[in-house]
Amino acid sequence: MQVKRTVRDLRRHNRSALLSSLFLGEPQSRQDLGQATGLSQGTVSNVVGELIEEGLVVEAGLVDSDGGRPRTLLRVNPGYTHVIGIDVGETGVRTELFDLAMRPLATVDRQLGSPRPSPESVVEQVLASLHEVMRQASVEPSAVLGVGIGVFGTVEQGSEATVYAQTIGWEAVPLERMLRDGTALPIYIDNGAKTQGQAEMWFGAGRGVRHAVIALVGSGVGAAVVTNGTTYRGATSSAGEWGHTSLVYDGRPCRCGSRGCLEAYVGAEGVLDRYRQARRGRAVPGTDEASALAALLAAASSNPIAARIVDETVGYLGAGLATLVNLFNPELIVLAGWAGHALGAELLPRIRAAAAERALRHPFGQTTITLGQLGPDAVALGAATLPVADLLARGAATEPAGRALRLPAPA
Amino acid sequence: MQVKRTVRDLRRHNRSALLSSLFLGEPQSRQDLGQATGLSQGTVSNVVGELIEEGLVVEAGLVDSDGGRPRTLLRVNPGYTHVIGIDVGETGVRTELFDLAMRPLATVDRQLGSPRPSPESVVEQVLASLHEVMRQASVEPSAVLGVGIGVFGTVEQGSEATVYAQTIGWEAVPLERMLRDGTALPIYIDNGAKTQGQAEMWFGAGRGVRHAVIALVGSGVGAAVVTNGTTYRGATSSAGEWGHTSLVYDGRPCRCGSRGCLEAYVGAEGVLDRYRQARRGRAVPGTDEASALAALLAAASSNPIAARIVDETVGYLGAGLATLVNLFNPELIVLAGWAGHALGAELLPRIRAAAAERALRHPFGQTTITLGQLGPDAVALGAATLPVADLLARGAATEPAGRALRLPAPA
DNA sequence: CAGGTTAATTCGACTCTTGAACTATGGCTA
DNA sequence: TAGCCATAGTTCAAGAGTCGAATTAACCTG
Repeated sequence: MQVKRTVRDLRRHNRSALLSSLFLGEPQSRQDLGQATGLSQGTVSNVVGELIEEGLVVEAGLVDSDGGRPRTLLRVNPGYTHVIGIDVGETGVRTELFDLAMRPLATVDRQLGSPRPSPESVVEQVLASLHEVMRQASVEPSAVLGVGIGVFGTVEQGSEATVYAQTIGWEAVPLERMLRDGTALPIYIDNGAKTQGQAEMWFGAGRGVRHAVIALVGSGVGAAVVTNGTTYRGATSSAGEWGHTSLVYDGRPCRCGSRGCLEAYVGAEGVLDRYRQARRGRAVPGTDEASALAALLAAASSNPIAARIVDETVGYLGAGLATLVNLFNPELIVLAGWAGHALGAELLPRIRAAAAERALRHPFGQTTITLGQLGPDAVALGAATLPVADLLARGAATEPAGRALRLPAPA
Repeated sequence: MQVKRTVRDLRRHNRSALLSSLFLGEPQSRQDLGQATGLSQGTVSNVVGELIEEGLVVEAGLVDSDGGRPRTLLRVNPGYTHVIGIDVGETGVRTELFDLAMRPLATVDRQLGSPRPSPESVVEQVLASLHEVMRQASVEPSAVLGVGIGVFGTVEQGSEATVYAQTIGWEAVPLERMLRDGTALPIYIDNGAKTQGQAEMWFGAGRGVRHAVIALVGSGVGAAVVTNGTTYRGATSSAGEWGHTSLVYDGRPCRCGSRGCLEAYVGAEGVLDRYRQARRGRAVPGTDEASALAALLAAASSNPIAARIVDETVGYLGAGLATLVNLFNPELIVLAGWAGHALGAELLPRIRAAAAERALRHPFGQTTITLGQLGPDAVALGAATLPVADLLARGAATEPAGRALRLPAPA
């Protein structure tokens, strides 16, 4: 339990505040920074000087102020270091390398052979992609701050991250340890839904919001809960498993083994399955889930069966969102994920109405429900924010984790 | 946004750490405190000296250490100040006055005439109880740190707490302002479920746990979510409305206006209502809800209808708990509230099993489900912790909230 | 009573923020 | 073009706080 605080923590904290303001906001002058953080001008100058010295921050143009010395704008140095974000899905691995301005410099996509990939195959693909992406962008490992990985399943954050994915048979896979054997880069692993949520919070619909839930609807259903600006993890960081909350007691069986889960009703697979049943088993048009869902939505205007399925889906999804409103009381719910976008594009007003019917009036009134802005490829981007978030939280402390060693001068 | 930190915050924080350790733990020596907080002995001595000087902390006996100077134990001075906790229920107001060791010194119960009490009547009863309880215990207002109030409905914490209770027609009642007109004591208002949860966390089943959910089942159903040791509030502090999550899509109507809410199935009223329906309208034995519920549970061993109702209740409650497990991933779920105790006394193992069936395996394995230890009268106790929690968080800063004013010395 | 052991206090060294004085850099005006 | 004003950024002494080592306090044992 880290409770004590010493003068050094002060500095770290204030560095962190300044750096975060610069990273997450527009370029700012030292004055602005003082305003934003409450620090005195002197301190801002002092700390900023340090940060510039270290190369983390650079000056970025002047802006003249009517009749006085122009203010110099500051921003984070995009080239100071790089980060790599990896999206490990059940079918493939996407790896992207970013500079510190989070501009992508290189991308690598790799397939995983089997639909139930083994940990070893994932590790192999991840390590290979790592090298490839650095080669593509001509970035040395020493110029990489760290690697963030968003992975399916739940990730337990202990001394080393461990992955559980009940549905594909991963039980306590020590992914972090396995990767560390193959690379010296710092590794951060988190659940893919959480990293995608992180991306929406930093760069998408959630900018500037402190309490939000990113509701992800794809083939399955998940959520990322953000409270007070940070991802809610719970005791062992598996919090936010929205997809498997009971929505219809004793309803449709779910792949998790339970019945009546939200996912079985509003996940794309569940929706299409219900459609299929309503058509008495006749196949649903479309070659893959995405096109099938699009076809269903298109058919709803003319075909009463499709219309009923869509209506029901709206109701179920609204009820699921109402649960989020009641339990988490967010300012903002972001509907994302590919199926979420497909459904929300046309139906968002109706989904909102359905949620309003079932949520408590007061908290619902405080909540905005909106569509995500980033698309599903944001998993890698969000994963890449993990090392950055750590950098910001540490205030980019120069000294390593341990204590600086000072030898006495020789006599 | 309070971001900057100055040397003073340091001191406040460390005072807070020491004081909290003393308040929440056993009496400790200065050495122990150093260990617990990580502070150096010198600093501990220094701060403790200050706290003793101010009368907040007293020495409490010696404990000899084989062959050395005995350690002096320290504890919070129970008589330093007092706190008042008030439970405002829909039928009555219970007021208790505690010393700083949280021993009750006086209690006052008052009825509210109507089942839909007006804000004015509540204010009147609260103010009257305040005076009476202080008179009973012969405690001056100046010796009272503050008043904590746990109230039905949801409480929005703005600059002044506002109460919303849809079911009894309270819409944005400015309870704090109304009370401030009648007393100069500092007032803290929170939802009753949250204060009861706070009591379980500090003095009951939740001691030492950082991530817990206190699930309250009475006539209605609510929850208090604790993460990282503090109550989860969400954006406008109405988070944790567990009772109105959809459990049975399009199920029984609920008094909140929606359908299929958990409360309509496992709240005492809902359970008895289901029992009544199963008996085709024949009245349920028992004079009030509590005895009726007890009768139902007793009948379950012989009467198949009662048995079915109980079975179903176990299933519904299990599903509700599973939702908590999946979404919040707590270490501990505390089942409390009078109906929760009644149900849990016999049925806890079966409730656990029902939750296990519906929760995700991994997070469920990390969660303990247990019964509350405090009983429903803990609302007032929990409310009384509100001013104490504030005191601890502020590190019992002597200076008032604002900035200490320093006048220049006269010339 | 001397020596050992553990607890608590004292004090110099170091770090950090503040606030005020000071310097830098530009526009404006006579 | 020189002087004045306005705004941005830097420097530095004062104040506050923690650490660590040395010192003092309190007790036990032989």
